[in-house]
This record gives sequence, C-alpha cells and structure tokens, in this order.
Amino acid sequence: MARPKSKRVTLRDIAERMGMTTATISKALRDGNDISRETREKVKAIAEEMGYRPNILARSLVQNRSYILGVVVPNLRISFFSEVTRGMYERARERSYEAIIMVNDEIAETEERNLEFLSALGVDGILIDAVPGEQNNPVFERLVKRGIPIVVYDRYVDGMEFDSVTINDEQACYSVVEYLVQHGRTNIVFLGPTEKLFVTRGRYRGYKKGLAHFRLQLDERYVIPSQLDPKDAEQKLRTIIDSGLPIDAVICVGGLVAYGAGQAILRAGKTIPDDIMLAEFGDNDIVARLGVPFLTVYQYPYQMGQKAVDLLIAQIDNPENKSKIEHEVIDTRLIYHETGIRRTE
Amino acid sequence: MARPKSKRVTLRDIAERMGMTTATISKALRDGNDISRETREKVKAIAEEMGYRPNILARSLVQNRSYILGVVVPNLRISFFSEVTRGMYERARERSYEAIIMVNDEIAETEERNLEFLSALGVDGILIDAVPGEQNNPVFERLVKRGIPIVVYDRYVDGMEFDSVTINDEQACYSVVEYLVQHGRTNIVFLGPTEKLFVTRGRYRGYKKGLAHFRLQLDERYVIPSQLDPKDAEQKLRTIIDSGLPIDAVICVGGLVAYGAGQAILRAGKTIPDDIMLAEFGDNDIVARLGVPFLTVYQYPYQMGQKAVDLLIAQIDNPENKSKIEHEVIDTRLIYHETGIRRTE
DNA sequence: TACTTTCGCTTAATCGATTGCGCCAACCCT
DNA sequence: AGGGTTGGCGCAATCGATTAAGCGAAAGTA
Repeated sequence: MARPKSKRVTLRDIAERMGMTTATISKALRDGNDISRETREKVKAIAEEMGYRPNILARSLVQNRSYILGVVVPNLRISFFSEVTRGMYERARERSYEAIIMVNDEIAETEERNLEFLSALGVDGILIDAVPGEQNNPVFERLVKRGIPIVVYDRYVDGMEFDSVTINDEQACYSVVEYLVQHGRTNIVFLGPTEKLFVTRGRYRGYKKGLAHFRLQLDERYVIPSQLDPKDAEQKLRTIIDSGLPIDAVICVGGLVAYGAGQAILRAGKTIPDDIMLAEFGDNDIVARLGVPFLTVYQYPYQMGQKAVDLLIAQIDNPENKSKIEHEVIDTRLIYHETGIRRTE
Repeated sequence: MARPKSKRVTLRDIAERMGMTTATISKALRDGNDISRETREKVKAIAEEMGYRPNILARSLVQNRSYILGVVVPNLRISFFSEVTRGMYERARERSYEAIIMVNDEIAETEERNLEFLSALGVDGILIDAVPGEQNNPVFERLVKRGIPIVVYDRYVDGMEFDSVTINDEQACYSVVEYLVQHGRTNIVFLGPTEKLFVTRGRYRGYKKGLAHFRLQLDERYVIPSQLDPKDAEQKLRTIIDSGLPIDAVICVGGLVAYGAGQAILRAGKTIPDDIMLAEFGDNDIVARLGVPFLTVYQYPYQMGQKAVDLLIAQIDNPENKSKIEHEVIDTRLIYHETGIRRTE
C-alpha cells in the first residue's frame, strides 16, 4: 500500500548535506530571526540548487492551515461559471492562496463527495454554488461544525446561513420585464422553477413586480415550471406554444433552460425575436448556439468570483466572527445579443 | 501563524473515547485483520456517530500516496477543455481517485506555479495541456526528477517525452480540406501558427497533403500565421481579405482563432458560408457566438480525458515502466453546424 | 504441567515541516 | 573575575494517520 521513497528533496536532505538539523534549515528558509544572515543565505542557495520545495501537506499538518481554497462549481459548460471561477483563482493568487476547482455537475451526491474531499484535504475555506434543495444540508452542517469557513455564490443554500455573493435577482428580472414591455411585448412567459431555487424565487418576484408595474395581468398560464434542463424546458414550452396561447416573449431562469426554450420556439415554426423574444440570465455561450438574438442579464461573474474570495479570506482571517453574516449583492446589466456581427456592421 | 486547534474529529478523539489507541482505531476502520470483528464494528459505529473523516494530508504523508490527480488546463472558456476535464474527473472517480483542476490561462508562469503547487501538494500524477514553447521544460524536468507521473493531452510538450493522448491532427485537417473541396472551395486559407505548436504543425501538414491530393497549388499567401488570439486572428485575416485575394474558405487551428476570423469575414462584408466557409478544431461554443454555420472537427474530448486518466493511472501503478512511452490517438469526426435550428426544421 | 499458537491490542517509529525551549559560547558590564 | 546578555543553533514535541513489531493472555498441544 505505502509506496517506496520518492525522490523529492526534503529538509532533512539539506540538513544532512550541510551538517545541520532540519530545524535550522526550516528557520533559515523562512527567515527566522534567530539564524545568522550568513547561514540563511547559504541554506537558501543550497536549497535552490537542490530544487527543494516544501511539502505542503506536512506544513499544513503542523500549521493547521493550507492556504488552499476549495471551489465547487456546478459545471464548466456554462460560461458564467468559468468566469466566476477565473475571478476566484486569480483573486486567490493575489492574496497568496491557491484555489482548486471541483465540479458537482448539479448532482447532490457528487457535491457531498467534493465537499468531504475538500474538508478532508484541509482547505482553509470553501466557495460553493450549491445544488438546489436541502438534501446536503447535513453535509454543510458537518462542515460548519468542523469550523470550515464557507461562502456561497450565485445561489443561496436554503435553510443555512452563509456569507454570500449574489445578484439582485428580483431587480434584474424586473428590468428584463421592463425591457420587453418597452419593446412592445405583453404576453411574457416565465420559464423555469418558481419555488425550488432561491434565485428563481427572486426572479419570479421580479417578474410579478414588473408585470404589476406595467399594469399587465399576472396570468398563471404564462408561468411555466420546468427543470433546469434543456429537454424538459423545450418540451414544456412547446406544449404551451402548441396550445395556441399567444406568446411574444419568454424569460428563462438560466442558460440551459433558454437553450431548450429557443429550440421549442424555432421548432414550433416561430421566429426569434420577431415572433418571440428570448431572455435569459448569465450571458451564456450555449444560448448563442441557437444562432438567434437574445436578451441576457450579465452578472459580472468575474467580479462575483473576486468578491466571494474576499469574503472567504475575511472569514478565514477572523474565525470568531460568526455572528455577522455578509450578503454581497452584485450589479447586473442587460445585454441584447445581436447574434453575430451581421446585423451590427 | 499556526492556527488554534480545529474542531475536526481525529483518530485520537475516537481512541480516547473508547479507551484504546489510535493504532487500533485506524486498523479497525481499515478492516485490519488483527482486530476483532466486534471491536471493528463498535469503532466504525462510533466513528460514524462522531463524524470522523480521515485527514488526507496525514494519510498521504505516511503512505506517500494521495490518490489525487492534478489536472492543468489552458482555460475553461472553451468547451473542448471543459469536456476533457469532465472526462477526467469522472474517470478518476471511477478509479477511486479525485481530480483537482487548475487553470494556466495559457501563461507559462502560471503553469509553472500550478505545476509546482501540485507537486508540492503531493498529487500522484499530473495531466496537462501545456503552454506551447519550451519555456517550462526545466519545470517539467524537475517533476520528472521527482518521479511524478505525467500525461499530456491535446498538445505535446516540445522537447520532452511523455505519455500522450491526442488526435491525429494531420488526418483531421486533411479531411477538413477534403470536405471543403467537395463543397466547391478551392481558395482555402490556413489561419494560425504553423510551426509553434506541435498540433498546428500536424494540422498544417494535413492542409498541405489535402491540397496536394486535390491538385491544388500550395500558395504561401493563403497560409496566414497568427496568434491563438481572436483579435490578432481577426486583424491578420482582415488584412488579407482587404487585399483582394480571393478566399472561399478559412481553416482555423482553434476556436479562438475561428472567432476572430469570423468577425473579420463578417466585418469585411462577406457572408458565411456563402462567400467564405469557416472551419475550426474543437467544436467550440465561442464560435457559435458568431451566429453563423461552421465546420468543426469534433475531438471527442470526453473520451480524450478518460484515456488520459487511464494512461496516468497505469503509470502510477507501474512506476518502473519509464521505458515504454504510450501515445494514444483519438478519432475525430467532422460536424457541420447549421447554426440554430432555423435551417434544419 | 510446560510449551507453543493465536488473537487482540499497544508501543513506537515514521512521513516532512514547524516551533517553543534550552543550551553553549562569546561578549558586556561593573 | 564573576554574573548577566545575547546570538546562533540543536533538541524534541507536534500535527494525524499508518504499520511493523512486540507483548500479554487465552487457548491449544503434547
């Protein structure tokens, strides 16, 4: 089971070669003040020459600190997540941490495994966009009990209180409605879960507020629940379209839903955006695959990632501050994608 | 510097509560055969109740094995990479490893930092799509000297010999030329580096072979070197188009280049694909942003990731086998993206 | 009865790095 | 010259888990 010696250079290797102890070497390399300047430099030179790199595991073990942040992300197919992730690892580096990335693929079991792994690895903190639902709340509670700092981004975890970085879903969706109305749309579908996810609840509230503000009647037939899945979204929307209900815009809670919705619309023989406008959250490349113009809520994912890291490190540096929970809200911006450059040039 | 005690449950906690030693607990949990069945079960029950999880660091330290694979990927904006990555972590899990992901953003210094981190962390092996150029070869040599198994995928590392998983670039590009010719194109541009990267060298060979096979003269004016960067690609191609050289197809070495190329074509007032066909490698969502049809070489990224993991674990399990280097070649498939559903329904 | 096995657990070393404490020599002071 | 500093380094414990070796008691054997 245990493997033979590895060829890594250790403190001991240096110590033996220099006729000193590992303690001296360690202190010298870290500029301990009780080692002479002369010795320090000699040690550093030899360490460099031998290609020494401290074993992070061993260091973490004794320092009880790894300078590693764990990032758990739902998937990497959606550009929103890759940008969030980039914001995270770049910010982490600026602050002398490393970030390691794990993907849960929207599967609760995978998420549990990821979280337990990161915890067992001894990361200093975890950034997570959690799978919806309370299935993993016991896992989160274990992590809290172990004192691992956690920051959630994008979505909240229902039933738990963590520092968070999110957008103002309600306001963002309100402004989507506003945009659509100003472009002459009045029969606006809301497509996606309305209750299951925190974020979709907020978006749904914004939808209702927007309708109310423009004196449009909220019609339950225009609220179409669906999974966060292209196929399901397509099928649900298609059914409604085929029923003959007049529709001139669809607000999708996310990119995958929008992709399915777009297919439903096009396959039903309607055009986008002339017959039906398509709106979604997250500015996703996958929607662009449809090859049609669409309205998107840009969530500044890079900034979201950075802020999440800042919150996490603040928590790490100040472990006692569990009383005050921070909720950062990121601005959003509407972008209308003209699909390619054809229409703009 | 060192932090206070964490609240994690350790072997010792269990041992004290049960009036035994950590050795007994450890063996009991791992089903050591010199612990009575009774004790084993009791220990397991208590461990479960206390929420015990072994500290991976400590275990790795003594076993000299972490069951962690390090994955280094150029970026996550390109769907090819996110799919490769998915193939990797899923396969790793199937084989009882965890994969942690790091991104180098095509920057050699970042790559070095990632590699040194993974090495210092003590991963059992590394999967990498390396930054082109030999700048980091000294880093790779250090890793080799430390005995860390490495498998490269997608690209080779010039000047070093590693197990690899790649596509047959030459043949793939040949078939792209074939496709274009069969669709009536004869003035075919090759856009991207021709020498810098191993993969582009292969693709360039395929380009030349294709031309030769269809009795088309190789014209140097149609070979346009560019960086792997949309802006540079756009500018380079635009210059050629504006020069009046007849062009009816562009083969781009990668997705980012294709995105830039597409912009150049459209902004020059040409249409895609009627005036100019666009071909690229990797089936990238980003190209779809253009909203135009394009030809793509699908590289079965998921399978590539899986095979890379298999190669790596084979190397880990058999550390002495440095003599035989494995080069896996993955099939490719041409896909013509019709842009959205509009034309197909 | 005496001796050997076997079982079941403990002892102690180990992985690599960190760090509080102690110790020795040189130097300072009065 | 004797007592007190100080600088520079070694000693040894520690983090948490693993594992070879040891050891006592019960059980088996002659």
